[in-house]
Amino acid sequence: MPYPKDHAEKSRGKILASAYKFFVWKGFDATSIDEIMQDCQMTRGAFYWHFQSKTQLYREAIVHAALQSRLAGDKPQDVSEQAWLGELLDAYLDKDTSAKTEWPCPLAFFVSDVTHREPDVRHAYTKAFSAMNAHIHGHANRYAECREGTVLAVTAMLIGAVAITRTIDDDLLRGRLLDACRELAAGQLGLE
Amino acid sequence: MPYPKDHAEKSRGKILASAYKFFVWKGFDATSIDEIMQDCQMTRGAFYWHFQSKTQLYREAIVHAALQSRLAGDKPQDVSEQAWLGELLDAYLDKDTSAKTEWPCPLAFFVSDVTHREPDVRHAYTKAFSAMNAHIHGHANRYAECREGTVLAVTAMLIGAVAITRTIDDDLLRGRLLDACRELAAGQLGLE
DNA sequence: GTCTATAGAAAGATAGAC
DNA sequence: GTCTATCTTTCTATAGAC
Repeated sequence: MPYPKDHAEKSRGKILASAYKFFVWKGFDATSIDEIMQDCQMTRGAFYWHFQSKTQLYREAIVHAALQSRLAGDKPQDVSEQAWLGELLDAYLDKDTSAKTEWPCPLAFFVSDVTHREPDVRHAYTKAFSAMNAHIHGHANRYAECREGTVLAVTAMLIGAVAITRTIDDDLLRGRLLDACRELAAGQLGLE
Repeated sequence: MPYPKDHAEKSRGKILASAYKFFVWKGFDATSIDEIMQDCQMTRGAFYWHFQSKTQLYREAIVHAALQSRLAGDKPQDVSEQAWLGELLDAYLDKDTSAKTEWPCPLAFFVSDVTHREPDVRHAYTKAFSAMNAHIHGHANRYAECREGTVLAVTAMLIGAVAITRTIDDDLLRGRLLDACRELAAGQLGLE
């Protein structure tokens, strides 16, 4: 047999990861299927064997990225709930790691991009947003009373902060913004 | 003379307003110069007499929209600072008015769209973001001590909330999100 | 599974008439 | 100032070979 049995799965993952990289870097519209496939050392023909359309790729990439979030993963046993949530918060608002991780948060990076996409893409975004809130709420509730509204407001601030950070061109302002949001978030989540 | 002397200025303003409407509705990339000009009952030729490029149009539209913000305007004399800021906050987070006003906030509507644009567009965005913070800070400082960081965090939350509201497809969740952000913002700005 | 070739549509920008 | 005509590029998606 010419192809190993996990070959298709590997190629698919490669396309997904490469596509996400380009979407983060250039945005959905400015990214062409050609450049994604060139990056994967394949051609357009292979793409349409794995995916039905560019939109489907986008939706799947968003879902996949949301699942890669450390927030969706397990807390190490030797770390307290508060310390863990604090660590995730710091990582989320760190302007160096946030953009350099392989799967940056799609909620922040694509927020006003997904607005204009097909309903199923927006639905995937909505699910991911709900999941982020549920995860934070789950952690926070293990050490203190925490209302859903508090989490929603904090999440909106975090997503807004990261999205704005990527957009503005003033590095000092970026730093002050992220610091301020970290402080308010920590306060609201009882991490001080 | 075939054209009244303010004709050029009127046409320009018409293009700007129409373009903004399309950018809000479909996003920058999905909006073509053709459809903007059709909406203005003119053709592409006229566009390139008024503007150098689609990017320049975008930048000017963002600057213009930021100046249209009620936050940039004057407070009515018969309203207290706190009441005024509270009113602006409510309007900003009202999901009906926020999208129906003629010049919705570019900071929220285009945040992850501007990320991938030319440096001068991002610079215009940065200026507008700073201006929004300065305006809020200015108001808040007239009735209480208010740190810059507090305003930055609140602004990020407001922008995030409006951007997310536009993107998610769950109307109940939208409502809870906006309510929660309104409450936290009011608390942070001393409006209770 | 992946390739090449191509159909088919659209958009940004320019040139020159009026 | 605005129009029409056109150049040029780019992109999604499909068809069929291997």
